[in-house]
Amino acid sequence: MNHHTGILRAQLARLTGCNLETIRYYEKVGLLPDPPRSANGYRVYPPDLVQRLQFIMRSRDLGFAVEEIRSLLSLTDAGQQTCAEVMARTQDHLADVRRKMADLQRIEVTLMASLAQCSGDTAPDCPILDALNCA
Amino acid sequence: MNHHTGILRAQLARLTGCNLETIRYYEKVGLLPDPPRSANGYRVYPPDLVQRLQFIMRSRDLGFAVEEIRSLLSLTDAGQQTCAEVMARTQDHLADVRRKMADLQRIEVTLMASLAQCSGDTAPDCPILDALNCA
DNA sequence: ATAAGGTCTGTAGCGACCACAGGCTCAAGA
DNA sequence: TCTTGAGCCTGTGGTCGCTACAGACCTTAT
Repeated sequence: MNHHTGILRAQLARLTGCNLETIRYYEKVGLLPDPPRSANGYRVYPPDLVQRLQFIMRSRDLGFAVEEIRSLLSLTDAGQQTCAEVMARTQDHLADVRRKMADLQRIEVTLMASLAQCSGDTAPDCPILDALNCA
Repeated sequence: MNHHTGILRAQLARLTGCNLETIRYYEKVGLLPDPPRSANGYRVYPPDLVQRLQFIMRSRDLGFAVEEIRSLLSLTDAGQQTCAEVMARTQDHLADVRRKMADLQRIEVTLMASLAQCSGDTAPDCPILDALNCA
């Protein structure tokens, strides 16, 4: 129905790669506005909402949290956004990503060190467990 | 109370750096057994449970999930563990850590590329938002 | 006697979804 | 025309790994 005004939810999901229920979730938390409804109550998504969800999905792929995405969206919605604001949020997020990478790298080093000590045979005595027990 | 048999929960928390409530959570999900109780119903942790929680905390620091920790513990509990089994689980976990690092690195590169394009001034037109909109 | 602090229990909240139950509506086939 | 199956609606509950709180109980010190 109403093909001229937009698409239904399942089509939107297919088009964007977003899970069907997640669309409803984004609506609930306010990333997506309540879409118009057709006569039978079905959600009908016009092209600008398709694009908005694509924006959300790309931000999500870059690891932005919902609150961060919300603030990016508010900058675009305002139309008055400055490049400096967006840059600041992106830099914050980049710093966060780097913190997580550093944490993982520390873990990686420790795991590799444990594995290096390990005989890997059927001995009942394992240096990894020893390390966890006695570190 | 019962100083000769063990310590109370708050002391265990202080000793291990584990949150007070998290101890109860580990008990609920079975990483820690139900500890003995003193006459008034307080949990009393003997030294072996202190050590078990320290094992859990160190595994957690290394990013092992609760299920993974459970399986490591079961290997130590069995007493029949082989080094090879522990090694296999550790390698699985290491692979997982590396996958996450690769994801983050991909994100880092993209964010840096976006930032490089950014003027950072007060212009209303931002290449980062453009990229999110049109990628 | 009372006040302060520790412990107990059950339960609800976080973030970011995902999935299901139970009830509509709709289009197409027999 | 009737039925069947698919798609849509809503509300709610589950996930993971905690964390926090309410309200009751117990212990210790003043």
